[in-house]
Amino acid sequence: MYSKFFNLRTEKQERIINAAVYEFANKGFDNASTNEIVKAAGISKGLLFHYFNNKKDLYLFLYDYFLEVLMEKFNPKIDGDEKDFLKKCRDVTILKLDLIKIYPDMFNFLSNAHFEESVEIKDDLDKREKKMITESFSKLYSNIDYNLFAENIDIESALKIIMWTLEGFSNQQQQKIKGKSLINLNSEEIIPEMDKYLDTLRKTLYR
Amino acid sequence: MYSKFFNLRTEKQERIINAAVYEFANKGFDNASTNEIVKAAGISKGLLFHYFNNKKDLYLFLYDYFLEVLMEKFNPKIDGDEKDFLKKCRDVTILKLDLIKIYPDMFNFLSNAHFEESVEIKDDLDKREKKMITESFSKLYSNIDYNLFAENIDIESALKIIMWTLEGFSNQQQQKIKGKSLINLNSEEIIPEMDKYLDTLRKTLYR
Amino acid sequence: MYSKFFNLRTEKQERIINAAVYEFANKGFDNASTNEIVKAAGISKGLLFHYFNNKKDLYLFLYDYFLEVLMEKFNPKIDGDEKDFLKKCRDVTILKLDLIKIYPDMFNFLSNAHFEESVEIKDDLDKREKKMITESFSKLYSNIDYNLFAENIDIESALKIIMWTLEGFSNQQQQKIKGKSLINLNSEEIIPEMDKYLDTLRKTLYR
Amino acid sequence: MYSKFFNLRTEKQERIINAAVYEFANKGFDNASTNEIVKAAGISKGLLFHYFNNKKDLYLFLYDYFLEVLMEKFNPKIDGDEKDFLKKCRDVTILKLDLIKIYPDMFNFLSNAHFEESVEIKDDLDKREKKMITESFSKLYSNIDYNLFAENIDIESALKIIMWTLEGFSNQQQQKIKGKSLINLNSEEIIPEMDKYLDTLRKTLYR
DNA sequence: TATGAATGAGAATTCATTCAT
DNA sequence: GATGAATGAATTCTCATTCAT
Repeated sequence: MYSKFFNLRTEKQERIINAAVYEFANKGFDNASTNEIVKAAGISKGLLFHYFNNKKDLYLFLYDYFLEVLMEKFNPKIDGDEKDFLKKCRDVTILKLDLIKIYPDMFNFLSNAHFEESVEIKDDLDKREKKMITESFSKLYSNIDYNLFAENIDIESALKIIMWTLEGFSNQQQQKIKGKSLINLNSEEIIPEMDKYLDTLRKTLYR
Repeated sequence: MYSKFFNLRTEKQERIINAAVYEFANKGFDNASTNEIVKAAGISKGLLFHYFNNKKDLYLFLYDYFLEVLMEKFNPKIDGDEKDFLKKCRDVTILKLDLIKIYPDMFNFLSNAHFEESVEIKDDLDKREKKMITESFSKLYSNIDYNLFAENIDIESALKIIMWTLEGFSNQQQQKIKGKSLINLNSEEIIPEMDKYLDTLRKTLYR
Repeated sequence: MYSKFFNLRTEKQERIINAAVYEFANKGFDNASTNEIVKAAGISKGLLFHYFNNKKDLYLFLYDYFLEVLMEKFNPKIDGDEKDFLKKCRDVTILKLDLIKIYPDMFNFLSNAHFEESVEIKDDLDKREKKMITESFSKLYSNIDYNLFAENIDIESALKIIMWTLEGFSNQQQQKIKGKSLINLNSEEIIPEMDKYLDTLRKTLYR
Repeated sequence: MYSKFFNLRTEKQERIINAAVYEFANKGFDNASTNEIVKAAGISKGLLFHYFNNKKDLYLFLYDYFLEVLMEKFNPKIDGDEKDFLKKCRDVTILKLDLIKIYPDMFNFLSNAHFEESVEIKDDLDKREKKMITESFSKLYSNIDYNLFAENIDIESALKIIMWTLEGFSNQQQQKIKGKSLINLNSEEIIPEMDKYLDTLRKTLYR
């Protein structure tokens, strides 16, 4: 598929990928400018379209590429033998917060992709997301020790409450980060705050 | 301010508002086309700019207009004398779900506004949001009977967990609605499902 | 012709004239905005076109109107019984410099009209100017005592040299004024400077 | 800076320059239409903006370009070792009249630039003009043999009178040319006429 | 007289994509 | 593989003028 691109020397590949993900992450699909991408990557206009047929294909290539990067990181944790759902979710969230720091554009890109409104790519993204989400969630939910939960509560509700709480927390953090230098982002402050919520959940939902 | 516009006969006002909110809701600020708006509203190019100076003003007008509509609906509930936080949140969420059905574009527009990345309007939106959110949340959090909560838990965490759960639930519903005919949207299915989560929260967080 | 307009009460006439001449003087024909004119004059759009058929007619009306004002001031001096050409020119130039202070927009308007490039009005302006200039110059040149000039020089050249010198001087002054408050414009400085040039001309061209 | 443009083959460069200077010279900055320019130059809309970022840059490019052309012609004369101010001015005026015939649009463009009122470019033009005028005039006034002037007259006035006379004469010629076919423009008629004025000046201002 | 809503051609500028070199 | 000149439809916005009220 993109063999032409992958035959480039790695340094050039990275220059192109970084330029493109930065542009898409900050401006969305429609407003990203291929002009800016080639300028930032230091290549000619024609070359970009030589490797990636068009803007749409470039976007979807990046999406698939980074999703793979992401999954390689997450899967070991999701697949792992941790049976305590709260701990499992905590591990995944910490990974997520770590990745925000390491690849800010990548994460921005992927989460913006979720809200991408451009008609041109919406359908293709939806297909990919559904597949990805279904697979990941089934893994996340598998191999859980349900005996840890309190007896009289609806397990399904409990699982969702935990996940929405962590999702809400992540969004809150991301909101706080916006505009701040990433260097100042300190997980030593974030994780204890997260644990406050997890403690409450553990106290109430677990037996 | 927009007296020129409000002097129009109501039918025309609505045609313009609907056309504009539909376009902005589906494409975001930058990619919404004023051309499409005037075409859908059945008016001339010049007229739109006769009423609203420019695209940005039109967008912010819609934002303020719908926020007012929204607040008129919400405020009575938020201000009301319900002291049970869970019940209060339930009332507000039901209103929200109602409004999604009645004004899908409006709700889409307002919630997309929250993620709007266009530099041209970001600052103005941020100002408005901060003000609105601060006011509404302070109301939502006021007049709560904290004695209802279980003794040994962190109240702040509990409040957040409740709100994130309902937020997550709303998003899930909105996700389900996408693309479906709104007529098939039945609150008789949704509210019981929501109550399932609220019951779990009540059982665990309340005394 | 413009009887409808002249039947208005004087105050309204002046408001409209002032608004229009200010706009045309500052932006030229094409870039003057009828919108700005009606706003500044405090009348409706329709009314302007009720009195003056269109933008072009309004412009030419102003031109004719102010030219008349100008001529009423100049003619007595030009027609007068002063036979010394240098003195006559001096008188006219002083009048001109006075008018710059009294009606800055009018003078600006008329002198810009001379450089107006808009195809829409060029021809009409040229006709008027040629007529006006021919008439005025013939008056200026009439009734001159040629015996005052030195014997051996070409009189025609001398007349032109005098006029071009005063034209150059006027332009130099107007250049200096630009941007300065008109209140600071002091003929007590200007006239002696002008006389310096006139003295030189008198010493050399007159006998 | 404009290397992209200068890499084009000369024929195309000229087509674009001629189309642009013609449009600007005849309509001024604001009313010149980039649409008309590309139509006249036989290029696409996008291409003009590929070479020159925007209308303003195109205008200023032309200004600088033609000023350089002009200066290359003028400087040898201005810098030259002619010490007779009248002769020096005569040489420069003849050059000017030559250039009017060869590049009528260029000259029109540059002299209109002096009266350009558009706020968008006024400041940039003023800066350039001030610099250019200061430099050129200081050269023109340098290396003059003041002993040629009559003893009892004010030298400063004399210099100005000479320059204003030649300026007035040039303008008169340019006025005459307007609309006439340039082929009929004959310097064999113009120069003797100019010399008539110069003779009068020499007779009266020189010793 | 007087209003101001309504029109639509035309303005400058952007941008993904193509293709000859 | 690599370049960048070239395209032209689409963008937002302006403006003189008309006309029903």
